[in-house]
Parts: sequence; structure tokens; C-alpha cells
Amino acid sequence: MPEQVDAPAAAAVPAVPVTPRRRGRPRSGPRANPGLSTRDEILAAAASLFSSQGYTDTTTRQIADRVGIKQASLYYHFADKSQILRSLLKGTVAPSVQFADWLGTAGPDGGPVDPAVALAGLARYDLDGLLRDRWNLHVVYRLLDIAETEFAETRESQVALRAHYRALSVAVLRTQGVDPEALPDADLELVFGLVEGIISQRQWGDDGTRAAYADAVVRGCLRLVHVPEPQIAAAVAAGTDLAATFRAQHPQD
Amino acid sequence: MPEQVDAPAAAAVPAVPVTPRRRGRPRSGPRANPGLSTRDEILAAAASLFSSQGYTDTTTRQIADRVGIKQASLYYHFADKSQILRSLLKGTVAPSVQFADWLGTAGPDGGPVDPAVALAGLARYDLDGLLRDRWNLHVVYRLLDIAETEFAETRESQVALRAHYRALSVAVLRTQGVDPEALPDADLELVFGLVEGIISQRQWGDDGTRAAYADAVVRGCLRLVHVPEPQIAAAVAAGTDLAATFRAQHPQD
DNA sequence: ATTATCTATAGATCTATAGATAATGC
DNA sequence: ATTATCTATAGATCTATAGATAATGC
Repeated sequence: MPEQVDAPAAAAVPAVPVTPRRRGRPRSGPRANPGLSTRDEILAAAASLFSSQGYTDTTTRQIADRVGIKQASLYYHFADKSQILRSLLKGTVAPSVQFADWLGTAGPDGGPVDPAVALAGLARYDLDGLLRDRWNLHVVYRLLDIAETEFAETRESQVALRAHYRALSVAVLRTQGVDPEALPDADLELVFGLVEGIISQRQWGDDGTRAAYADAVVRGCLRLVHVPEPQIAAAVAAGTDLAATFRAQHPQD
Repeated sequence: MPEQVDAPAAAAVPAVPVTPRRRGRPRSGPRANPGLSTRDEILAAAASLFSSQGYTDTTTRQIADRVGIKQASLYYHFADKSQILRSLLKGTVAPSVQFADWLGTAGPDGGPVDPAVALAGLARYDLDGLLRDRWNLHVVYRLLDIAETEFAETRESQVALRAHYRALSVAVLRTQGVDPEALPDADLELVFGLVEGIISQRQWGDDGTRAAYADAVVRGCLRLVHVPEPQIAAAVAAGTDLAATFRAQHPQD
């Protein structure tokens, strides 16, 4: 065979990676982002619309329009509208739970980490996730409330995460010589409340403002469990390192 | 909330206050609560449905069914669906702002109150409002997000309230010998974040649990602004008194 | 006459399905 | 043959309006 004219470059790096020839009937309009699969285009469009308008206020037509396909074509990729949301919610909360589990084995001898450091690390990792979530899907999850028996997996992750915060709060208080049993039970929920509260706050401000708020929240968590002011900075720094280590070992996307 | 009294009160109150004869065409079914005006019945039904399902997922038919009238009859009382919500949101946040304003004149000499007490009082009053809100309309307000240019008044109250929390945080830090200028700006937002976070948390638990959580939040607020542990209980108690005083002077409903 | 309801329905969606069509793959 | 799109539309809502109707008020 003679050389094909537009054959892919022989080596690994084609000069122009170009739009691969696509299988089915062509779209009526041009592709906005040829790098993504249609499925991913749909997810991106839906995420953006769901977070700005909520789930039920977003129509399948709006999603399709943004992708550049007809409304009915969505149903080739997803069985129904709720499946789109389900795909998006997967991985919203779960990673923080994994990190919390990992903390139990991240100490110098494969054992647990110092509680204050672990708590700071979890808050940091969790907040990072909230801030990296470009489309604010955590808010979408909150918007669902109630009707989400359909989204039980996500709900369960949230419960598990709350339990982790609670356990770490108890552990920190012990190291501070405070008997957690002597405290009102609700005091043990405050840390989770402060961290998750950022979901509401996120509506304001730019990235820098939100990152600064996240920093403040991590410090606030330690104050809530009686860590003395002079020890806070070091624990926050160590916790941040842990989060970074885990993130490096467990790349997300 | 005043309970219904069995024994008739003395004066002009008839022994059986009974269903007053109503003006227009009778309803097809019986009235569930003859004591309320139709307008109030609609508001109550809508509040309950909006908070459990969200605004857009609640249909005018559902509201009407619960009241016991036909869907179209709603439109005799409200121009459109959004007016129902608007009526409900009025008075969600505003009372806390009024209380915060009042704090500036509630001191012994008509001047301001001790900052830590004021902060504890505001948190207490605000949380009381959140907990008394039988239908969780604060959540409904959050559910709206974005599209609420229509609900600008409520939004503005929220901004004002946040500013109050911030100012009190600054004042408390000063009394603790901390220079607020030296702190990251976001640390001043933590108190508001912790209090408002209860809106999300409210989904769990019964009234007792939530009240206990609210107590914990008030203490947490003071910890976040460096009030030493031994002074917290007294400030919380004094703040609670202030809130009770104001509530007595300014009955809500 | 006025008020508060009712019945009936127009008009506007919105989701999801059926079946045709236009590419590539073998 | 397989894949991914398109066109057309059924069926199910949902909001809001028009106009009739059944009470009380004067």
C-alpha cells in the first residue's frame, strides 16, 4: 500500500492530534470540544446547568443545546435524566471518606496519625475537594434534599464522613485533656458543621476569597476542639502535607 | 406559641366561636382548619410542601389539594405561584437583623453590650429563629439560589446579618487582645459560617437534638473568636438573656 | 352587589420513545 | 453491521385565565 495521505503520524506524537473520524451520523452543528466524548460533553454541560439552576429547573433540551446535539440524542447516552445526575454525584463525597480511612494507616509506623494533624488534614482535603469542584455539585446535592432516596450512595458517604469527623474530634479532645463524655454530645458535631458550611458560603466571592476562607475553616476546626492557639499553625501545616501526599498517591481525574 | 384553650375566655368571646358563616361559594369539601383564613391555609400548605420538595417541584395542584380547594382557586388569593413564596420568605432573616441593630442600644446606659455577650446573643437569637421556623423555610431560601434576583429583599437582609456577625467578631477579638487586622480576613467570617451551617444540619434529628446542636454552636462561636474557655458559659448565659428580653419586647407572631 | 369558590380549558412546556438516516468498520 | 445522530411526536404534565355558580351583605 502507498502511504495514506492523512494517516496518523507514525510516532506517538502526531503534530496535529485532530478530530478523529467519528462513527455515527454527524451532528448538525460543529463540535465545541472535539477532545471530549459526547458523554463527557453531556456531563459537563449538565453539571454547569444543574449547579446554576438546580436539577428540576434544568431541561434536557437545555443540556442538549449546550452540547450541540438534539434533545432526543441525550437518550442514546443516558437512560434518563436522573442517570446524568447520578454519574455526576459519584465521587463528590466518596474521596474524602477514602482519605479519612487512609489516615488510620498513614502514621510513621503504619499506625494512626496525631489526631490534631489528622483532623486538620481531613478538613483540608475535604475543603480542597469542595473548592476544586468546579461546578459546585455539592450544592446540587444539597438542592436535592429529601427526594434523594434515589441517591442513597451519596447520602451514605456523607454519613460516613460525619462519623470520621466526630471520631477525630473525640481523639483530639482527649489529647487536650478534655473528657469528651463530659461535653454535650452536639459539641462533637461542630467541626463537621463548620466544614460543610462552606458549601453555602461558596456562592460568594472569587477563588482567592474562597481559598482564604477554607484556610480559616481549618484553623477554626482546631479551635473548636480546644487545640491551644500556639499549636494550631504546626498542626495545620502537617495536615496539609498529609492531604497533599494522599492526593499525589491517589490521583482523582 | 399560644396553645388553644379549652375554657372560653371571659369577655366578648362566645362559648363556641364556631365557623363564621363564609362569604362566597362554599368549598366542595370540608374545611380542615376553620380558624385560618384561606390565605393562611395556602401559606401553611405551601410552606410545608416547599420545604420538603423545593419550590419548583411543588405544583399549584398539590398546594390546592392540601388546602382542600381546586387548583384554580389559588389564583383568587395570589397573583401567581411566586407570590406565595415571596409572602413566606418575608420575615425569614429580617428579625435577626433587627435584633442585631437593637444590640447596639441594649447596654446598661443605652449603649452597646459587651461584645462577647452580644455575639452569643445574636447567635442564640438567630438559631432560635432557625429552630422555630417550623417549615424550614430557610432551607427553601437556600434551595432557590441563583434565580433569586426576584427575592432581593431577603438576600439583602442576609448580607446585613453577615456584616453584623463580622463586626461583633472584630469587637470580641479586640477585647481578647487580638488585633483583627493581623488575622486573615476570612477568620472573621467563620462565626457566620458556623451559625448558618445549621441550616444544612437541620435535616437530621428531632427537636431536642437540634436544640442541643444550637447550644453547641453558640459556644463554638465564642471559641472561634478566642474567648477563653472559662468565660464562655457566662457570656452564653447573658447572651441568652438578651435574646429572651428582645423576644419578649418584640413578639413575632 | 360582592365575595369566594367551582368547572373547563388554552397554551406551553417537558420527558422519553419510535423510527429514519448518515457516517465508519469489516 | 454498527454506531451516533436526526426528525417527529405521544403522552403527561403544569400554570394561569375565562366564565359560571353559590353563598352572604345591604
